[in-house]
Amino acid sequence: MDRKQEILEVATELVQTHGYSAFSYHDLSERLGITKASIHHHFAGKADLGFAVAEKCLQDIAAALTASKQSSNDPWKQIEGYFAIVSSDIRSQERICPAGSTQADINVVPEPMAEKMIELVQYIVSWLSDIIKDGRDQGVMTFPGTPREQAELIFSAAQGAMQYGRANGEKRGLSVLKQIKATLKPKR
Amino acid sequence: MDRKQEILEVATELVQTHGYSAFSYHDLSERLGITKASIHHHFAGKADLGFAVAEKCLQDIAAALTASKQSSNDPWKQIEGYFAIVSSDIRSQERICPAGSTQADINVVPEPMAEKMIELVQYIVSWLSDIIKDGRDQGVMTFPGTPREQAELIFSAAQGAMQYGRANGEKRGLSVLKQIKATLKPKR
DNA sequence: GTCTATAAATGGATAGAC
DNA sequence: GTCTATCCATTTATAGAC
Repeated sequence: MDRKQEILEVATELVQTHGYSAFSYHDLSERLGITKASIHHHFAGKADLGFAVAEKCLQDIAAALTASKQSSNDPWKQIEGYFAIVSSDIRSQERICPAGSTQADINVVPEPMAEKMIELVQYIVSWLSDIIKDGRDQGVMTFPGTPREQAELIFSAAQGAMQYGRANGEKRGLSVLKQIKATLKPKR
Repeated sequence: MDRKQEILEVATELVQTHGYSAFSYHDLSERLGITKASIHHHFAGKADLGFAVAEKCLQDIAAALTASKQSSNDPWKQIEGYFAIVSSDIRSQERICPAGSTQADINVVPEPMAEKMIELVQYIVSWLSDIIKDGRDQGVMTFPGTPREQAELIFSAAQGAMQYGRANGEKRGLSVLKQIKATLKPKR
């Protein structure tokens, strides 16, 4: 049962680094030191494993974002919980957001996994939306359009920042992240 | 020689819809009505084909953006040349930017192709940078940081918008694009 | 729960005829 | 330039022993 979690963690990492279609049971077996057949014992097929990865990612991000929101009443500190994850992925120079990876591979990924990842995407967008709405109401954030529209921009830009950062260097990626934050800052 | 271009066009489309690693010579042969062996005659290996796709994409985008810049002195009309391409991809609900697709698959794509696509990315960023610099100088665009930093944000957000739009619907994707434009609009 | 062995399908690639 | 035929490696998956 612990094994199952181990597999899940490595699989998640491989989705982030190589994408769903580009990692194999062979890759997993090498990383984990067990055979491919053993992995099939825990996850009958690759599609099942992919779905489990999406479920795990949704749970993990939901926990992290909920905690970040509850940790403060300051919208800027709350939203930093999301930006910290993005920043961490950029600094790794290996990982991008698993949801972004899945979106980029949407025509290739098995449907249940894709649907769960979209659920994750919408969870993040709603979470961001709530926070920046508070930020605007409190006068500490400014943006055009509705909170949801701006939240979608932030999410899309963050996905792009991770991908751009991995391909063009940590420094460039972090620069984009900084620029995302700047779009929310009230002009004085 | 015309065949070579046909292959290149379908391959480009498949990179945009499925990603480099997820399309095969078999897919191409079905779409084109010729055998895999025939495709190997035009492109010795998949890596060669991938590189050729990247070269074609760079040429095409450079031509389109150059034309758009020369068509007007108004920065907003100039930059619309880029946004129109992004918008077209979003509305297709199938294609994303080939450079974005490659960035997402960067650990899997053959190096020469990856390098050429990064060249493409930097071309677009420079082009955007020049235009928004003019826009700011003329007082018709506003943004924090340097033109290059803002250009990287626009590019990243546009990549994200195409991926988000394909996975979540045309309407949502176009909404993000609208929000990107709003970022540049001077507050009155 | 993990292994060996093997199946069945797919993907990239080559040889050689036409 | 296109074809048939074939090769070899990889990948997903299963059967059955331990």
